[in-house]
Amino acid sequence: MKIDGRLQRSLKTKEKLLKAAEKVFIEQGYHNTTIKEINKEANIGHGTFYIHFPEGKDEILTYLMNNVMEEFYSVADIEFTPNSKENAFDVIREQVFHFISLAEKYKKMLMIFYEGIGVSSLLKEKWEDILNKFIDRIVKDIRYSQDQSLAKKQINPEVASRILLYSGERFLWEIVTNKNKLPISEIADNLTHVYMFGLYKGPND
Amino acid sequence: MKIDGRLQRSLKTKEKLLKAAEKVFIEQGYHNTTIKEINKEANIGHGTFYIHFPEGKDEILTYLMNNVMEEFYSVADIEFTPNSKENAFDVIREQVFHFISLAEKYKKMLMIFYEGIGVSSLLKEKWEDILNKFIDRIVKDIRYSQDQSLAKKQINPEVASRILLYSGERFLWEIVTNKNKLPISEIADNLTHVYMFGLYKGPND
Amino acid sequence: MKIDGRLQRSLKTKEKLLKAAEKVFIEQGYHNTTIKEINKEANIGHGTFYIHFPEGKDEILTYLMNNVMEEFYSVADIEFTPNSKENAFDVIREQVFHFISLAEKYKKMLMIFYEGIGVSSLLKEKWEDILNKFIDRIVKDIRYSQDQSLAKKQINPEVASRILLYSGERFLWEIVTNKNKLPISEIADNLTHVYMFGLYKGPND
Amino acid sequence: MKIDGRLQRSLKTKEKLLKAAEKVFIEQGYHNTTIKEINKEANIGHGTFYIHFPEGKDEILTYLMNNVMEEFYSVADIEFTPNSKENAFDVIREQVFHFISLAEKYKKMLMIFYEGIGVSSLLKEKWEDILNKFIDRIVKDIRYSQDQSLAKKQINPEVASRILLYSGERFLWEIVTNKNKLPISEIADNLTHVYMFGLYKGPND
DNA sequence: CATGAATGAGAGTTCATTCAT
DNA sequence: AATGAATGAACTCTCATTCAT
Repeated sequence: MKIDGRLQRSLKTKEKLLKAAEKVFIEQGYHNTTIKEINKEANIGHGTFYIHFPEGKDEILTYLMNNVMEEFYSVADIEFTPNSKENAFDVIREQVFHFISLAEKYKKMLMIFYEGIGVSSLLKEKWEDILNKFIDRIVKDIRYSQDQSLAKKQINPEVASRILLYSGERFLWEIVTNKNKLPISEIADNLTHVYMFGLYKGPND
Repeated sequence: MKIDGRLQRSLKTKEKLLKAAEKVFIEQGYHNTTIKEINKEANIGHGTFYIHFPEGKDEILTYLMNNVMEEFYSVADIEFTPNSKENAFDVIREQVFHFISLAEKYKKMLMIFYEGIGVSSLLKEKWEDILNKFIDRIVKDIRYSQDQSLAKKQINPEVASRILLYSGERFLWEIVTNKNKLPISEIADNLTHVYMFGLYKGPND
Repeated sequence: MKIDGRLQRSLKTKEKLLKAAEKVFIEQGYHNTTIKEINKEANIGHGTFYIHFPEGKDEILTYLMNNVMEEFYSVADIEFTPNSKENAFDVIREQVFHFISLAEKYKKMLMIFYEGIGVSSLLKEKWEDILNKFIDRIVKDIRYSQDQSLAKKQINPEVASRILLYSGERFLWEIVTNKNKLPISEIADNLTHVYMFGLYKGPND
Repeated sequence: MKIDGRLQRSLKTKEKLLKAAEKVFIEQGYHNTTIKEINKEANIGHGTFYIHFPEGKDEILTYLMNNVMEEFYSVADIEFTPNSKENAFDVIREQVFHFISLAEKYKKMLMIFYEGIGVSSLLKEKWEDILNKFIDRIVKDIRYSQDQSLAKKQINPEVASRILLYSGERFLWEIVTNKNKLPISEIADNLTHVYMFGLYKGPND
């Protein structure tokens, strides 16, 4: 009981800090956010912060990122065993769309992330983990399609996977930073098409 | 005479500052570089910096970027009037290769740029100018190829151009930040191929 | 029973704290030792420390000093009733040697003490108690020798005692702080000789 | 002219800081003195301190010590070429008296020094420099007297010199810390006597 | 008696920037 | 034009200490 009371108080404080941090980060951006400000927003003593997040600013930010991360991971985990080009197109298009859509859903947090990635190695790593997860997935998918003789064998899957992912990622950042003017579904369609069939006409196009 | 002497001294000082800044930026990275340190390296009084670069750190950095920028612009300026798919492939492949190669050539400065882009709106703009220049170019190229019936008309050039450019850009950053392990020419080949003809087999592949 | 159990737990905790404190003090020195660190080392809650040592750092240190103190006191307690100069020399020489040797024996704790004496009035007092005990003893000894007409009556015992003790003390600190390069027994011999017979020759030397 | 104006302002600020520091040190003691407080006392911006004393508290204290040091050094520099025991006594007695008297003269600053010596290696060194200077001097003096057959050859000058100096030093600290109750001139007389001729009677005493 | 979460004072630093010379 | 002394805002981080459980 005793322990539970304390633990609960502690968790509540941590929660308050996370909530405050989220607010401050979104309002001020990654760089202008200070621990001082978070504490003030949380109405909490200066030292308390370091009890919960001894590593400082980046640590609390990664906590905030966990939700977002989860969803990215679940997208990367989707199975892929196409039996035809049409089927492959649908699945890939869906994946791409889903991926890019997360930009809209988590715009605010991703904006912070974007700002912090250039600075914090912790954040950099976290994001690279996501990207690598996707690359692994896509490489596997390409190999599968190559085995099924759906995809060209002369293409290096390591490169091809990155073409899809890196394009997607960049579109995602464009959306996050409010630079994008193109409809998301058009991006997804075109990206999937070019990735799969190319921009130039074949003999039958 | 007197005025000329002053002018010359002024130019010399500016030159010293630029040289010092380059050294400090490369040694310390964008974020750890301070005006204090630049002044120290340049052996110049604290106040002098602000005479030449009243906007501070970012301003001097953009000066340093000018050379690099020039070369990117000159790559983007290359003409493109293909009369066949083979010809188009060669030209595009060459462009892509050239673009990515700049990563190696200007690695150090680009590293600073990369770090700063997330923070400095000045740098962000500069980089976006480059990207937009490329996008304009590529969009034009696509339209030309579509007019020539070399490229598929149902593809949105605004999207397609970005697929090529954004992939290329991301590969560029991978190289700059020493993350890339793939041979540059293989990247160029595969990227050009997928962009033009797609990953999946057509009826004749 | 219940009360006894509590008492025992309390004693055990105190013991743990003392052990931890000793370790931390010796490892970190007086100034860098923090209550936080002691608690961590003792695996004990933050508040517990203050139950046992409400005065803080210095209080626990004086506890740690008790053993050392005891031995100093026992040296100071040795009887002195010489009947000849030769006899006096042997006894004094032995005392001096013993005193200085404690430097080696309790080097680590004395080092802490030395660091703390300038700051903590508690420690200062403790050390002065030791010194005063010695001075009292030596003054008595001198008076005895003066009564026996072994020592010169024109010498002020209060000063003379301090010459012996203060020299010895300083040699002790030299040893504790690893500054001393002279053999201990040579120090004892010379100190005793000069103290008793002086550096300059008499008519018969 | 221009430079002179600036230099003068700078020197004035430094002077203000030193004056303020002296006041704060004496009022608060070594440990309770903070840079913040010195700045406040000097009515000077926070950053200014670090322009003049980048190493912090200890650096400014050593500046304050320089006057005191000078005088100690000049005492240690006095020549010593006695031709008789009487002459030697007078000179040594004078030295000892002078040395101990400095305790009274610079009581306040020495008090700070005393507190800081246990902590700051900078101060420790400074003080040891003084002591070593004295030891070197006294060792030379003893050797000279041994050569003149005034002093006993079996005594190790390294030890004997320390007996005199360490006793003197400890008396000095006693005075500085207001522990001493004995008249200074009596201390000097007795210390010189015991050091030279010993406490115990010779055949002719 | 023991705990450990919370506190908040406050020390030290660093820097961009100003401005009199 | 160049200087560099002075500024002071701000931030991080640590610790001893309290007190509800």
